[in-house]
Amino acid sequence: MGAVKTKRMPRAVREQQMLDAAVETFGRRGYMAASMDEIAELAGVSKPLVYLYLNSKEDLFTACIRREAKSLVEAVRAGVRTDLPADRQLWAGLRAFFAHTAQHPYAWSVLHLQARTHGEPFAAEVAAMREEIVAFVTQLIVVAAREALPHPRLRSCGGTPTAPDLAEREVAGLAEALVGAAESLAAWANATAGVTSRQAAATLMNFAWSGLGDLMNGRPWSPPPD
Amino acid sequence: MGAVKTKRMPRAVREQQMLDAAVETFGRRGYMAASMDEIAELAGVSKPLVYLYLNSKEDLFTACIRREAKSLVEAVRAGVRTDLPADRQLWAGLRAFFAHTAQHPYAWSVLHLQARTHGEPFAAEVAAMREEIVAFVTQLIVVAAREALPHPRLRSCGGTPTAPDLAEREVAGLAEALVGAAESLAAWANATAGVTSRQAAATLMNFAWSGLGDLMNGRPWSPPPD
Amino acid sequence: MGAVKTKRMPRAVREQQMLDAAVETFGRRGYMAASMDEIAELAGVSKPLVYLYLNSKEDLFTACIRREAKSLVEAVRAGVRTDLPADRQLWAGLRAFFAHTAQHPYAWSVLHLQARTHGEPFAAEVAAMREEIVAFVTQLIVVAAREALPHPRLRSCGGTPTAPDLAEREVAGLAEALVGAAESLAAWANATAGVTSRQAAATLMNFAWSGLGDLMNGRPWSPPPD
Amino acid sequence: MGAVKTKRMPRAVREQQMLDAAVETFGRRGYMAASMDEIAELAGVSKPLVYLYLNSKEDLFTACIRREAKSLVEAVRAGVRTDLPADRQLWAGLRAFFAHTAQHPYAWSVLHLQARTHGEPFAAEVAAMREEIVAFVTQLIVVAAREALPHPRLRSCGGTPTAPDLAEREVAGLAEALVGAAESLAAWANATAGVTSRQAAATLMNFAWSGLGDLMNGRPWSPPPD
DNA sequence: GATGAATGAGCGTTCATTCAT
DNA sequence: CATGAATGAACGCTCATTCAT
Repeated sequence: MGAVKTKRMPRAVREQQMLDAAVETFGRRGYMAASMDEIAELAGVSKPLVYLYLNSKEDLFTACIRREAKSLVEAVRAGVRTDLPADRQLWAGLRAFFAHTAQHPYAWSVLHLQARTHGEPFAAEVAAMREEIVAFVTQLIVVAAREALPHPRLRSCGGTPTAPDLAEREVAGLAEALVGAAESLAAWANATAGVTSRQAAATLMNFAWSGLGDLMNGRPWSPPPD
Repeated sequence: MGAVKTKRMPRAVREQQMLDAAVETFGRRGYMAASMDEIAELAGVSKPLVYLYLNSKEDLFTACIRREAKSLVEAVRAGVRTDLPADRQLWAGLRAFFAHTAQHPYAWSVLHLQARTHGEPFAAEVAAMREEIVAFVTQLIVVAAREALPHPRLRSCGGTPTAPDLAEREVAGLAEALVGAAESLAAWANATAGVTSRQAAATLMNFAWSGLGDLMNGRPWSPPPD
Repeated sequence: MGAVKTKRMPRAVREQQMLDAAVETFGRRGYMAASMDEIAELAGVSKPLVYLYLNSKEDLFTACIRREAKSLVEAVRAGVRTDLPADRQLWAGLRAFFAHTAQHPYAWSVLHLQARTHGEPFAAEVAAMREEIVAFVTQLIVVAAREALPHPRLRSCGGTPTAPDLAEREVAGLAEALVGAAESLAAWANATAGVTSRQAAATLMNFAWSGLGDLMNGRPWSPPPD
Repeated sequence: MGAVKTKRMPRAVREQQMLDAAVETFGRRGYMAASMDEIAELAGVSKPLVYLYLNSKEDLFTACIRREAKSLVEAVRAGVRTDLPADRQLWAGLRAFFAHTAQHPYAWSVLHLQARTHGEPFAAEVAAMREEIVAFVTQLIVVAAREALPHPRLRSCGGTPTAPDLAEREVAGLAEALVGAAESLAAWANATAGVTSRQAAATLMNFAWSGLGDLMNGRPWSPPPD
């Protein structure tokens, strides 16, 4: 378990080993309960070396968040082919997302739980990543809406789509909801035996694309006056 | 600050004051960073009294989770009238949910962030509550689906609905997605200035009921072969 | 050694025990080399109690300096009777000073060496005490000069003494030199076996009063041109 | 900053650079707070090289003390011309002393504060230098006393001066006081804006030669019975 | 019923010091 | 000759927890 205790490695390699150990420990125990001792031991190095390379517990945690956020975003990006229609792009992104979180549960715990739970240096870090993803999804929604318009010429009269007049904030809310649902399903899929990332993605696509309203034969919904 | 230091209060009252202080402190600082000293001071009692009444930090945290989980579930339950159609029930439940989380941010932080982030005694506690809510939503979805069936007699031929052949797990996934989206929107609504709990609920209802597919004029979605 | 390990003492008493132990340890080992563990053990208490009462190593050190500075100044003040002539006052003050420093060597080490050696929060603290003493000595010098004037009517023509026209800074320098000599002699007397505080005081009084010039039959001294 | 990083210098030169850096760092931060890392960096060499040349922190500090002590003593020695009368010698020595301490504040801090504050290997080192200076001053006092004797033939009947029967210890005390006063004035002159090393020396010469008694028109002083 | 007094245990951090290259 | 890599040991500080009153 952990890295084999090999001596005299170049700095870059050791740093990655430390980050591996830190992500696992932070993911397992939580930021505060994780001790630098445990991380160092798991990394197969002494504690001073961890401090020499990564300065402090805070910096170490931040480095973990950055590395894993980048890794997750890249995994999602690598999964989508931008030349496909929006729904296929979303599908691919979701599959990549669920696959990545399933394969890196500690990283996902760090990003989704630990970083958000422990205040400002960290929450901001992961919020940046999340906003990137939300922006990506928002754009997909807008593109999908455009593609779906029956008569292309009707749209973009002055840049503002007329038919599905989505206020910006409305779309932002939808994207937020979609991403939130995805995050929740990731945890659910990982915890529920026998749910593959493919199934999770399919469930969410059905939810997002057809809505529950499909079950009701298209009966529309609008808020009651209250 | 905190409770006024009044002497000789009945135990039940003192306990509630302690829980109030604990929820606020746990919500503010996080489970591990919250110190029993701070909680006792905020509650206006001495530390040994906290231990006399609530045994340990773990028990205190658990008591917080239980009280706030119960409070949240009751608030949601109180908001729905079971004699209304399913969509109205869902709408009412969401409004109650968003309103409660907005009004009790520390409690929501404890339930949504802290409890899930700090391992097993606590995660299970809040998971129980969550399952209760998911079950409620699941049932609403099923009822809604039934209500939507054009010919009631077609369904439940042998207990298995035929037309909208929803595997149990599929519905569970939908409910999970819906609840996850709600949780995410709660944080988003609280963080985004000018978004009321009503708007958040409306956004989610639109998303859930009509789906994004509505934007595409009902063009259905089905997973590509891959 | 150290205080007998008695339990449950009132806070004020414990604090003094801690300060005793701290002064001894700081005096013995130096500020940085002294460990809070050693101080706590010498005081017969656990380390957290030291922190509970005295906050931090810095604060503890500052408290030591303040207590011992006050103690030293009070000892000197208590030794002089302000109704006596200036030379007798100086003599009494020096005797008290040498006696106190001889009886409290750790305290003297803290004030004279440790506090000055370890930078700003501390140096300022002891500098304040020193200035108090220098001011006292300065005043004694001025008074002595007045007393020594053969014809009282000659002085204070407009408030400024004419004959021994001592620039303010000149007097300050003399006082500084006298105090510095006293500080040095304190260390010398403590280190040299058989030198009593009385002898040290006498030596310094002779030096200060008659000067070395006495040895030269009053041959005056004035700086060469260069 | 510090020495320019030049490669392949002869050992002796490198050692001096290291000592320069060490003196500055020890003077600035204090012995314990100074880190070998900082010293090595300021010297422009790697840490192991410091250890290779100077063995340990203790040895390094000792080397600093020795070099600076030697430097100070040599500066003072170089300032006096032994063919002049004693008062001129003392004057010259003091001027050299004040000038040197003013020009090498870190060295003076190391000798006067750090070395004395940090216990035995070091205090002894600087004490040796101090004794050398005290001995020099003692001899000057004795010589001055002899010069001042009206009838040269009266003195040195058998090597023991008769008239001004100065017990050896008495002279030692005077020299100690003089040196102590000088040390104090050095700090005072460096800290007080506008006081030159010449003025500091003049103040001390006046103090030493004429004494405060001069102000009192030669009224002698003798210890009260007590 | 309520509290001032007290602590065992552990954590983040640093530093002087040494190999292996 | 010179250094990047690595560590054992210790220190300042904090916290959940418990007595004795």
